[in-house]
Amino acid sequence: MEEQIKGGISAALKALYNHDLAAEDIALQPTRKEFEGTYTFVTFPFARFSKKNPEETGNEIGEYIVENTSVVSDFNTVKGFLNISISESSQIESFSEMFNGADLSASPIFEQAPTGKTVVVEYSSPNTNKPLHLGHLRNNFLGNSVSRILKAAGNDVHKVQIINDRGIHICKSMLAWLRFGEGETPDSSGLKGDHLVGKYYVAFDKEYKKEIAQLVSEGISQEDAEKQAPILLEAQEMLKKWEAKDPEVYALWEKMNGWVYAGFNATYQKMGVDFDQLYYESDTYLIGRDRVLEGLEKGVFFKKEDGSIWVDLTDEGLDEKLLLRKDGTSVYMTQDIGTALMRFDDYPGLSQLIYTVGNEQEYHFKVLFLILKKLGYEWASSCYHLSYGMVDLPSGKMKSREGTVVDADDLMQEMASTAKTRTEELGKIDGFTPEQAEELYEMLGLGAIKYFLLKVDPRKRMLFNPEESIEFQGNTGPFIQYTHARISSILRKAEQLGVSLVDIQFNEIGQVDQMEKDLIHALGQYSEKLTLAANTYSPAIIAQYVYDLAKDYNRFYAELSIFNESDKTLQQFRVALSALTAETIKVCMGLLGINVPDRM
RNA sequence: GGCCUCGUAGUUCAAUGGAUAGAAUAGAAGUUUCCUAAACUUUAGAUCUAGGUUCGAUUCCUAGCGAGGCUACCA
Repeated sequence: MEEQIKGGISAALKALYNHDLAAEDIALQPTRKEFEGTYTFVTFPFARFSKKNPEETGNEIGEYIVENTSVVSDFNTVKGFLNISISESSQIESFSEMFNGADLSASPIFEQAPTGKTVVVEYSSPNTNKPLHLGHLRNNFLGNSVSRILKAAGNDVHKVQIINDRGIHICKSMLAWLRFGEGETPDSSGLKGDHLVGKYYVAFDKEYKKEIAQLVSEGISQEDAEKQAPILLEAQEMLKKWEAKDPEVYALWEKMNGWVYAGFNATYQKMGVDFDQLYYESDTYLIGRDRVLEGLEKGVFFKKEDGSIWVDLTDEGLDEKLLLRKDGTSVYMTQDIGTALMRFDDYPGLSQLIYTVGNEQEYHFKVLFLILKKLGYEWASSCYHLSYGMVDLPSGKMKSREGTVVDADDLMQEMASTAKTRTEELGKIDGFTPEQAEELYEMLGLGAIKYFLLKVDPRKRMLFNPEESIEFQGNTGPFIQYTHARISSILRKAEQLGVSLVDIQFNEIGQVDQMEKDLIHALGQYSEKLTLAANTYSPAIIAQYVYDLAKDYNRFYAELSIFNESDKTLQQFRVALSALTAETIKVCMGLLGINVPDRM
């Protein structure tokens, strides 16, 4: 329908002013509520071709498209804005094309042509020395949702993560556990493995700070003290032993990482995210190291007097960057080079590699992509850093070491329990078994968090106030879930009453209400919203869209009765409209990784 | 210091350069003999400042003010 209007305008411009503008280059926007019409075309830019004022230009184009297209019934021009009204019959017709009888999921609105592209999306990628927190939730939900969106848009998508299972941070937890742990295990303590290991990471930091304070009191400068604290030196020693595969250190490392993985897996399962392939830094860092040494031979990198290896990026307006320490051990960058190589080996013909990583690492990725390019890999240009903003607390940034974090497990637990309280208050659990009720609470709690984190533009940093729990009313996940439950209830009743959805005589529908027109229009927007969301890697587009759709439905629901409608064809039409709305809500929420209930 | 983001109702978020800047929440006032009131309706409330480009600027450019991030032989 939109295409027909654009085509009509394009033809009008040609016929009236001999101006060439392809239909797909014409921008239509939704007409503002206070004006009559569905689409609005801005005529200001065309006044210079028509040699008339924008209003007259609009009138001329309006007259032309009313006469020459079948869908436009009327128009009005206000200043330079041509408001186009769609005829009622073509709106009903466009719905009948969208509505595919009872097989809703096969509706043409959800069809997307395959792009033939393979895309790898990396997300999560935690360090294995502490449990996941709210920031990881944003990362996981974003990466997972972007994967689903890209898949729905016709791409072959693979979800991966790199597990940062080596490095000084792990050694810190290990060392603290050896020193203070007294053999404590997840079994003996009842703590989840990742939480147990995180506890020793904090313990390390406490001891480290104590030693620094001690050194400073002995007259050593703060800076030097930070470098010389015995416990830090010991951790560094441990990392060297690990790289040398010292059996004792290696066994401890495997044991503690095992605890963490068990904990992470439980958390991922709760979150409803998963991965097609896992990469471990302990596997990739050596590949990276070899490439760095190769690059050194080729003269891409250089060695400093102390033996450390660097890349010079001053030509690019950046700094010099360390790639291998003087003791030969790897840094973050080293392993990332190896990881990228492995990915392009594992996925031949890969069109794009997307890294879902916080915006604090923008510099890192800029440097990484430049290094890959310098090493001569042409695919370097298909790497993309999906950079998202941090989740801040009212007190500022979250810091694991200082304990100012919102723990992922706790938050999910808390939200499910809030959902339970709310549901019980509203007295809506009649007929639920205890298991079904539990399932509902988790679905609602998780829906609330996911929607809360995904409705915001990923690029922007956002605020989370733990004092105010995430809302269940208004622009929230549960609001949309509720709308779906309401429609499900309608559909159950329709089935009981034997309202058929397969033989609707759309041409017999006389008049439809504005609420119904709005819904039809909203449903027709799914495809363009999906495309936009895929192109901009923004689940927020989908969140905004599905919220608007749910709002449109609730207005329709409040104003128009379905089962009291005496015109049976109109009744069928309204049930069909409800059914396709429910399906679209389900699909969109699915893109966000959120499940919707049939009852709540 | 240099580089990169971002400044919109009390608060949390929207707005491919377009009309009288949308929502939600908190505030005020309503709507249950009728399909689920986690809903609906009404109401009040905002573009950091100063310039510039444009028919038109929240959006683009310059300067200032403010917030955050990066600038590690941490990851």
